[in-house]
Amino acid sequence: MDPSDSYVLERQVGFVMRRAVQRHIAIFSALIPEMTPTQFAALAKLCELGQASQNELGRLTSMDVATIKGVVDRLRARELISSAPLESDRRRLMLAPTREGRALYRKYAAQAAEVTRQTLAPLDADEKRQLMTLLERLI
Amino acid sequence: MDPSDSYVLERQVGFVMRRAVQRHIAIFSALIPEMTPTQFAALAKLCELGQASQNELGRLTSMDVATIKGVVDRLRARELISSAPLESDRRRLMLAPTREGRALYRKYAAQAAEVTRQTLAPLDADEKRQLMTLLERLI
DNA sequence: CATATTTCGTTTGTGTACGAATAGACTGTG
DNA sequence: CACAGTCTATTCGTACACAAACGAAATATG
Repeated sequence: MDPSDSYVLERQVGFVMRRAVQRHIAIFSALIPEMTPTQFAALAKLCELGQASQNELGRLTSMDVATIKGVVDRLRARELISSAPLESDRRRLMLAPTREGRALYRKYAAQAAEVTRQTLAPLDADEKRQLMTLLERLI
Repeated sequence: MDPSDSYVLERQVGFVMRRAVQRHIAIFSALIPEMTPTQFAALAKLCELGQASQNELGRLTSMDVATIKGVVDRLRARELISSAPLESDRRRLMLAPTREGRALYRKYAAQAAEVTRQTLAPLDADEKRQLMTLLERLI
C-alpha cells in the first residue's frame, strides 16, 4: 500500500494546527511587539490572580516547570513581576506583578483581545464559537 | 474598565490552540517516540516528493529557513536523508530520503495517521471535518 | 555585457517547550 | 520522632521557531 493513502501531511491536525498557531503568533507580534504570547499569558494570569507561586502560575498557563521558569526570569528581568520566597513554605517562589507590569497588562489587554479577533477574522460569529468549542474538546 | 472584561486568557484562540497542540505532541511522542512531529513531517514530504531542495522542503512543510536547516541536519545525522549540492544551481542543496529513511517513513505512516485519529478522538466524524475546515480557513 | 535584484543556504541570538535529574522543603504515617 | 513519599524550584540537554544579517550564486534588466 502506498503510504500516501493513509498519510497526507496537509490533512493531519497537527500540521494544520501548527500553521494556524504560526499565523496567530505573527498577528500577535505585529500588534504587541513588546512581548511574546507566552509572556503576556503569564503576566495576564498573574494580574488576574494578584499573586501566585511560580508552579501554580505554570499550571494555570499550561507551562512546564522549566518553561515557566524561563518566562518568569525574563519578565522579572524587565521588572514586570517581582518574586520572593514564601515565609510559610520556603519551597515556593511567590510572584506578583509590579506596578509597571500591571500598567503594561492594562495597556495591552484590549490589543490582545484584538489579536484573537484578527486571528478568527476569516470566520463568522457562529464559526468562531464552533471552532473554540471544538478546540476546547480536544484538550 | 476591568481588563478582564475584554481579556480572559482561557477564551483566546492562541491559548486554546497552544494547549491542543501540546496534547497532540504528547500523543505523537507516545506513538512515535523515534522522532518529532516536525522531523516526521519533513521526512514524509521528502518521501512523497522523492527529492527537493532544502528551501523547497521548508516551504512545503511551513518551516523557516533556520528551522528546516536544523531539522535536515538532524535527519541527516541519523542518515534518514542525504544531501548534495545541485550541479545546475550550486546554491541549492538537494535532499533525498535514504533507503533507511523511506523504510522508517513506511513503518510509521500508519502510526502517524493514528496520531491524528487519537487527537481528534473526542469528536465525531462530522465535528472532525468541521474542525479541519475551520482551521484551514484560519491559515 | 554589467550590475541590480533575487534566491539559497548559513550563522547568531532569543524565546518557547519538555524530559530527566537533583536538592531542598514539607507532609503523612508508623 | 523518624523517615518515606511528595512538592517546588533549578539545571542540563535537546528540539522547534523566527528575525536579522551575511556571502555566494543565479537571474533580470538595462
